Amino acid sequence: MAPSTFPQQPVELDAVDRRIIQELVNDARISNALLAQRTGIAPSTALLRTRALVERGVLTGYHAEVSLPAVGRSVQALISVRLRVHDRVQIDKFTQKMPQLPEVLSMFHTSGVTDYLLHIAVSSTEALRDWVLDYLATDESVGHTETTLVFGHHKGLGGPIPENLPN
Amino acid sequence: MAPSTFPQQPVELDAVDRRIIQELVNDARISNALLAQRTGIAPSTALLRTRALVERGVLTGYHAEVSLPAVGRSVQALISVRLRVHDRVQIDKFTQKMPQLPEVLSMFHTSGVTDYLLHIAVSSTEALRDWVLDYLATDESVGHTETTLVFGHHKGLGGPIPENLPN
DNA sequence: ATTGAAAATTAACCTTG
DNA sequence: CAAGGTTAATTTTCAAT
Repeated sequence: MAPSTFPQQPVELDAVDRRIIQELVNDARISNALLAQRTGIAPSTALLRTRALVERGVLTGYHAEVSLPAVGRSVQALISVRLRVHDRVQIDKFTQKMPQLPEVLSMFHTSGVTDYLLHIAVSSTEALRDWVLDYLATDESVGHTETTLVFGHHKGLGGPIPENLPN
Repeated sequence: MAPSTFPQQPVELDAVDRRIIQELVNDARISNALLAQRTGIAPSTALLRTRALVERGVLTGYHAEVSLPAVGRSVQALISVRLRVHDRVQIDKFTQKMPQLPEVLSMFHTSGVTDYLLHIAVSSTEALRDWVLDYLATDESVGHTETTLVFGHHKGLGGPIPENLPN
């Protein structure tokens, strides 16, 4: 079953929970038997624990990672976007629209002088120029954009989870 | 077996491959039987295709997604970093070090006036201040940093993969 | 390269400590 | 809550097309 609702509070996690999370972040397709062995519990317990983590909303999904060059998207960029006006309607519309575009890997809604930061991946620098023109420059609600090339993108380890009681 | 090597070229993908990728990005733990049904091929074929995608380096991993608030990391920030000097040694050292810190979700090495953009998640604004002080301000190689709060982070859909021949 | 059916592995359930 | 044991489902292999 899916987690009941979202906007989320901290959850009590013991050492075994954290270990399970770590293993599943590292490899979401690990077998339950191996997961149990690595976390030092019985397979049946591992299954229950994992299920509980999903139901408590700690684990929110399992996703395959795709090599961008392999699928013809070798060029990445970060684009900071300032809107022309800042009413709720404009913001919400933009917030909904952008992540749906297939080129958008990630969108940050930020404090400071710019409103958004978009992380996108396209096939070439020409495609990058076209993309900015097509989806941002021609958008009435967009005031200003600034594009930066990404030379390298390194994902974090999803590493150790804080030992709790986030004060 | 793992993909042979990395630095990667575009790969020929047919419609079935793209469908498999899409399904596995959406849910990496979908059963092979269901994957086969949704892509309109036999289960054994689905298995072979999926394995081939891994071996060709198209699928690079399967990862569980964790709710940051649930694990006590409700505060996200983007930090742009400029190094003091730009020799290979400094760059490589920084590039290796940062993604290993558990708070770092993602690190971008960028063109332009700043060298890096770090996306981090911590438990509170106080922890954010401390983190910048501990890991950046006191680092000899770091010249300047600028921290921006993240109000919202929206992941892309991993959406449709380009229909090939990235020109 | 794709398939269908057999063999091996894995997950789910239920009962007991 | 955790563990063990049984049944059900699933993945994996393989010969054949």
